[in-house]
Amino acid sequence: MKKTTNSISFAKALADPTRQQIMEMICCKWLNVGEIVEIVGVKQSTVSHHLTILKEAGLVNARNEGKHTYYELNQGRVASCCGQILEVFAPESEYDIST
Amino acid sequence: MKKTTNSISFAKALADPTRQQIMEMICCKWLNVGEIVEIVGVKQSTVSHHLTILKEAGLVNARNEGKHTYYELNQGRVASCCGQILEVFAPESEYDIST
DNA sequence: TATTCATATCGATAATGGTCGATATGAGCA
DNA sequence: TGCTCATATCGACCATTATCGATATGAATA
Repeated sequence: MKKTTNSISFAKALADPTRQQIMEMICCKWLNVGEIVEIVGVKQSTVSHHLTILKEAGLVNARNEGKHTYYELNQGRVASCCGQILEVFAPESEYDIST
Repeated sequence: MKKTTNSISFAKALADPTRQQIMEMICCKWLNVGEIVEIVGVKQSTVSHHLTILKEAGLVNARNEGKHTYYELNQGRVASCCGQILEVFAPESEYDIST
């Protein structure tokens, strides 16, 4: 198998509806796993699995608080990954990323 | 299964190393299928399959010339998809997309 | 028209990935 | 320490997908 670049793992993370839903929920707000489970309607182990994938892609920040673990989307990471994609795959388009 | 949004099909298209390689090759240059096959080193049927996925995601433009079909990356589409992703998942980051 | 060449499509196979139930881990608390 | 709760991890199952070989399609040409 070929090596996994930043933009591959970023794209893989984005390539699932459940993960996009989670990402949107924690975009501007810290939520713990239980809260995410309630909203997305999949099992806790599944949410945990998705959070692991997002974490490995560097797309979430995690914070422990008592028994709970809170997650928040790393918006700067999203912006920088999009910036890399634009640089490689849309060099002739006009854009400006500042993160 | 949940509905597939623009950003899902965009992310799925980007989520494979072979497709990213193809996308990079045809980013600023029209290439036909045979030329792509030579460079990426996978079989012709596989390349054709990837091109179909890219086409369905709106990421390539195709042009027939005699027996050959030439493909080029749709940079504007890349930019607009990245713009959508940034709007949803990085609303607090500073960026400017103009396509 | 028959042939050749480029590309697309089909069917099979193996790998990847999303989901679940069950269980492990680990923190707070009685 | 023993119990409970929140989260992570594991193993299995099923759907999706990347790849291949074989074949169909369709254009150019002899």
